[in-house]
Amino acid sequence: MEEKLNLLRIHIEKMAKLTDDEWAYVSSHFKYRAFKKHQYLVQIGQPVPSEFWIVKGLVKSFAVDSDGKEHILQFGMEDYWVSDYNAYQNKVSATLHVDCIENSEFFSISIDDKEKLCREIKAMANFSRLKTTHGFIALQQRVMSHLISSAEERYNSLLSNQPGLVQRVPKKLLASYLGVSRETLSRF
Amino acid sequence: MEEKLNLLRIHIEKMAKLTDDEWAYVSSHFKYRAFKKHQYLVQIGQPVPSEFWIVKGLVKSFAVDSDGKEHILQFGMEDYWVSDYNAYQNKVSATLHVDCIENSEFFSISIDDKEKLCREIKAMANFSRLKTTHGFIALQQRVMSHLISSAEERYNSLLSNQPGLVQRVPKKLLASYLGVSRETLSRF
DNA sequence: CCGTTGGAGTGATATTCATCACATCATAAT
DNA sequence: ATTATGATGTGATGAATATCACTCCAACGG
Repeated sequence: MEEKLNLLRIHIEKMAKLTDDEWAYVSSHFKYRAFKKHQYLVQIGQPVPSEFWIVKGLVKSFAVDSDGKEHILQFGMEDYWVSDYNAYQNKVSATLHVDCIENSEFFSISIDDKEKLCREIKAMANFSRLKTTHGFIALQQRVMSHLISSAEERYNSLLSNQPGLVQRVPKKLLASYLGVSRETLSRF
Repeated sequence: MEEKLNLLRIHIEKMAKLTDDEWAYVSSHFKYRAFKKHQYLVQIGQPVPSEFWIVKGLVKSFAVDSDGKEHILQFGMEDYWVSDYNAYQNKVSATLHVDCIENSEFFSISIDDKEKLCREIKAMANFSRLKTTHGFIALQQRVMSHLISSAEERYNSLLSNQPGLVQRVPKKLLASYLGVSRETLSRF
């Protein structure tokens, strides 16, 4: 377990260095959790007390439309963070499901603890700032891809940029992530 | 000018409080700048030394595709921040233009100064973290709107959620922001 | 005041993509 | 092993949207 926690320290220190004392304090706020395939981390309509750093495994976060169809917002794998961030940050109920595609392991932290750590420890504020900035930039690029590129071009970008993900995920989920029907995707 | 700077202080302190001394130091890193309609804050291919807080005015950030068509990533108005954040944060050249739709006034700050302030002043790290978190959440919702909703539904949401913006911006720019042709939008 | 430019609407047609229906194959559960 | 379930491919059809062509009109600069 110490070993897995140390992976999280390495992840955080890619963006902001911590002293050993700070790390001892920070790490005490994370909880290790294991979930099996098909278990939900977050459910629509429920409160979202935690965000999750993925030690190992694969998850999808998705909304369900009025026809009951799933639309995937994000895949998460090793070293990613996942939650329903609107519900988590603003303490409202979830509009997304987060579901394990594989058996997975996480470290979770509550919003109150995260805000406390960011207020107390400058490095944690900066870690969180930089992590969110990277996510923000990635989302801007995803929006642009919807404005500029065809579904087929988005699929080809995904094949080049996330080959590891593509191999772990059924094509119908990739279709849902790209915003195209699985039939159309299978004709690319 | 002190008065305009004070608006920026109020904006920042909505998310994180500063002492007077901190504010004196922070504010010394911002530069007031005025641009006329049709002037560019950021140009494709150029370095992006600054991000901009909009005191007054209206801008658009957009990419240009291989057919020369514009695709609007963001509108910015009073109290918004704008830049090409990928280029700004990662010090690479811009892939977006940022252009003034109206005569506009800004406070700008360089990436090195911003990073310095965030490293030195915890409140600035937390301000920037929270601002980026809100932007991240808004972008997630925009991605979901492209996955779930038709162009007409996206347009109706925009009419409800940003009535002020709609009145200041020509419909062909709204069409470009929504990812639909101006002809199709005019038939909604 | 006139001429140019840009915003906006609309008809006709082409293209992209979704949907429905069905078939095949692999995998998982009993 | 047998059955059920899920993943994938493909043809036929329809809906949503893009594109092209044209018009009208308001704003703006000379």
